[in-house]
Amino acid sequence: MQVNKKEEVTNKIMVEFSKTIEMFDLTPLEARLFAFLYLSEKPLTLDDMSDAMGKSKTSMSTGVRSLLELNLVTRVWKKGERKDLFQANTQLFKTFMNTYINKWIDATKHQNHSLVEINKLLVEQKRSDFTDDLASVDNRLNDIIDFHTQVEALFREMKQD
Amino acid sequence: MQVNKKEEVTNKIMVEFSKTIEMFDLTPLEARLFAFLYLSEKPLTLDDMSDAMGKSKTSMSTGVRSLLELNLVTRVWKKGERKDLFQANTQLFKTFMNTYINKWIDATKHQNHSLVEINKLLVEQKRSDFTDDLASVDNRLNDIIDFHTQVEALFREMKQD
DNA sequence: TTTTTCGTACAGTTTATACTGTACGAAAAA
DNA sequence: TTTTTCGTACAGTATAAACTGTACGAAAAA
Repeated sequence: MQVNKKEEVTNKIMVEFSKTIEMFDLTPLEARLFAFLYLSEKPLTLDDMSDAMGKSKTSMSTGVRSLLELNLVTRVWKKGERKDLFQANTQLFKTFMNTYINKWIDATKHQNHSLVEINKLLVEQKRSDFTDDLASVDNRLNDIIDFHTQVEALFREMKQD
Repeated sequence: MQVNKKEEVTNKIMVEFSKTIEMFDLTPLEARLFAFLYLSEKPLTLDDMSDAMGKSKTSMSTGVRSLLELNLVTRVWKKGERKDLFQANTQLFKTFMNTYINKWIDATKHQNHSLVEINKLLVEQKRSDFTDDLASVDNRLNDIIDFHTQVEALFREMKQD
């Protein structure tokens, strides 16, 4: 009866915690998996996870791999244990936020670069083509570039704190 | 030939701009639709959009409705025009960021509330149940609550600037 | 060595999401 | 009034994502 209480409460926490994790662009499975690993303090095997979450071992394998790539989970070695063991990173704020902020910075920087390239072509085009249409598109494009610059700057600020 | 050039360049911008917009949790259709509306400075009808984007009018209708709810698009009235006209909000940074940040604050606040409720139950449970299991879950839960509080605080800070 | 057990590649299936076309009420036009 | 045209509800279809089960190479156990 005690164990059931623990499972029950763990489940409730998982449901809520997963919702937040999904906002960091993890899939539902990845989110639940991380929440579960985080709440189980001990390192777990793929079979442990599969049993506890009622999903296939294949799903656990792919899910854990994603979490490893995001540095949210670590593979752990234990003497005499043949199966792979995985453990959730405990520094929630630092790891989730770092990954997330970097993702934004990378993306906006990259998109901005592409937009600046397009702008070069557009400016070139305007020289030989005396239509007002192109000028209006160019105005909008510059605003879009500004927008990207501002977003990137904002996320860079967040990194400081 | 000039019009084609404009379309060509508009298309390129749309592709890049859409990627960024999708990061604000808009669907691909919503993102492309907004980008298109933004680049066309004139208010457009559902039929205009449908033709230009090669998607059904129904899609345009639902897409525009989402954008309206997010305050990214405004319905515009024009004398003698029977069809509904829609126009993109031009204050990109302000509108996108406001909506996004508020979404995070709302979500984290709400989830934190749920977690605190669970914690109350858990503390109560610990009183009658002298297992160490529950204590360990409680520790984790408190860390998760801290995490939510920190995320909420960070997004609140962003709001200032 | 052979046998067992691990993790995962891959193909197929289920489930969710995006999208379309028809139909219909509301309102303008005839 | 009747007719046309608007926007959208709704049901059905296509496309994408999540998930499963079998199969197999690698490595430990026998």
